[in-house]
Amino acid sequence: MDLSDLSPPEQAELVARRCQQLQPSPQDLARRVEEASRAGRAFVAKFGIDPTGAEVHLGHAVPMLLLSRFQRMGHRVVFIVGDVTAKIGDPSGRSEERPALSDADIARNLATYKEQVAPFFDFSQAEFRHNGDWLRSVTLPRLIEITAQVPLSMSLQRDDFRQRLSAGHGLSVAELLYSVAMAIDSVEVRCDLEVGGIDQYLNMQMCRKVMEICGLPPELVAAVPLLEGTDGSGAKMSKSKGNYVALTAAATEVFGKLMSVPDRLVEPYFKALTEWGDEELEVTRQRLRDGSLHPMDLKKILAADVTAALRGPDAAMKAREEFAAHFSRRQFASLDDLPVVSEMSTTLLAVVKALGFAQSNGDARRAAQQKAVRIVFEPRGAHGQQQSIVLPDELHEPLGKLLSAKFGGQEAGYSQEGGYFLKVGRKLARIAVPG
RNA sequence: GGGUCGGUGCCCGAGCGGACAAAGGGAGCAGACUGUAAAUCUGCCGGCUGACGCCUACGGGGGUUCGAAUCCCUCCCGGCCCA
Repeated sequence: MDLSDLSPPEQAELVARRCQQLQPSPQDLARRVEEASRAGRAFVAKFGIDPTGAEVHLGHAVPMLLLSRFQRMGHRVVFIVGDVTAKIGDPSGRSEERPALSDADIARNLATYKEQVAPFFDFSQAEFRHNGDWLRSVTLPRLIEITAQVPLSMSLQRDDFRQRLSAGHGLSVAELLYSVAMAIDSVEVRCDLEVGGIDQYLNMQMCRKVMEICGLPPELVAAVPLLEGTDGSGAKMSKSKGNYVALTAAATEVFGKLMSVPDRLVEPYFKALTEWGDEELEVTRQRLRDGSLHPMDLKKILAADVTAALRGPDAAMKAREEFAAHFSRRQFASLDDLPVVSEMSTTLLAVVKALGFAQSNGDARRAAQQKAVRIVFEPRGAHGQQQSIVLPDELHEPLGKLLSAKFGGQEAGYSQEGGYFLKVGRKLARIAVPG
């Protein structure tokens, strides 16, 4: 969506709506945009990311989306990969020092980054830079010159640092320099505005300070809210919690994970990850209230929207269909990646254990007692399916015998047209019947 | 070093000679409901056994007793207090 025809105040408002903090104020943003255009220079928006992990996820995409809006407003955007800052490791919110990354790690992570973020971001019109390009040549005298004017209290006031010190955990000088290094990036690119997660807020304050020290107008800070993880635990999306959606994830996974998000996160996700504006969201809220829109349907729109952004519309449509097949129509035939069983002569008990669907015999028996063990038959072509609950006693029957008993009657009864599935709770396997 | 309190099933935590595979809660699993959401209700939740029942378990080892998670001895490990 082209946003270049928006006036500076309109731009500022659009940006402010997506931010948790827009510092100093939206008015300042509008003014600064105007000044830049009056002076005939580009307005520079910056976003930095350290290649500390191999995978980039949707949480990282939030600031990038905002950055892409700046791009579409016609500004110059600079995407900075922190190959040098990654060596320190961002101490924000950390309770301990991090293990240092090797050059090889950084190089490997770096290699994949551009590719991963490409769907969310148009590099053909953006600058993609490595901060090592200039940080490697910063001299010690220069660093001293800058840091001499940075009050230590600025760092020591930070809660995360204070807690580490009082808890007796390590805090290195390098970590204190992290934000300074990042600030030098801002100086280098003559940053007008920096986009980042709210967790970067304090680091970005340092950027402002150092820019001032260097005789530049301090950058504006646009801090976006952190995206909550898909698990609804309240924690932010992160690799370590496993509640994330990788930007490289398969379409079905992206779709599925978004569908599993708690309802209350749907609106924040729309705000963070899509181009939906306040008007659309307001209408949606209204329709949810009066019941004309089902929350699940809204979530499907979200999932499709995001999947399409990452994997393209075709893949998104396919993912939507697969989701519907699996969970809504409960049609199993189209599912890939199911474990397959073909041992017709082993007992169902053994099969269930071998699949890992039960830990022990008792576990399997319990599941059967709770009507969790079922054999499902789907006639070819037709919709709908027949389910037969396997009783505890029947666990000792061979699988083949059960199939014919339940679905065929006659000897080769189970080889009729269609597919058989074994379901234990939510776990599912395909039964490959002999031709 | 002295004193003291404690170590129980995935986690928290009761039990303090038999009725203990061990209360209760959490997590987990399943069923109902359903939208791979949330909430709710119900059941399960050491292993083996189609059922009787058996085995393994309350920090380790030893003992007392018909019988111990519960009592005694000893060792190991943690908390707190004193030096």
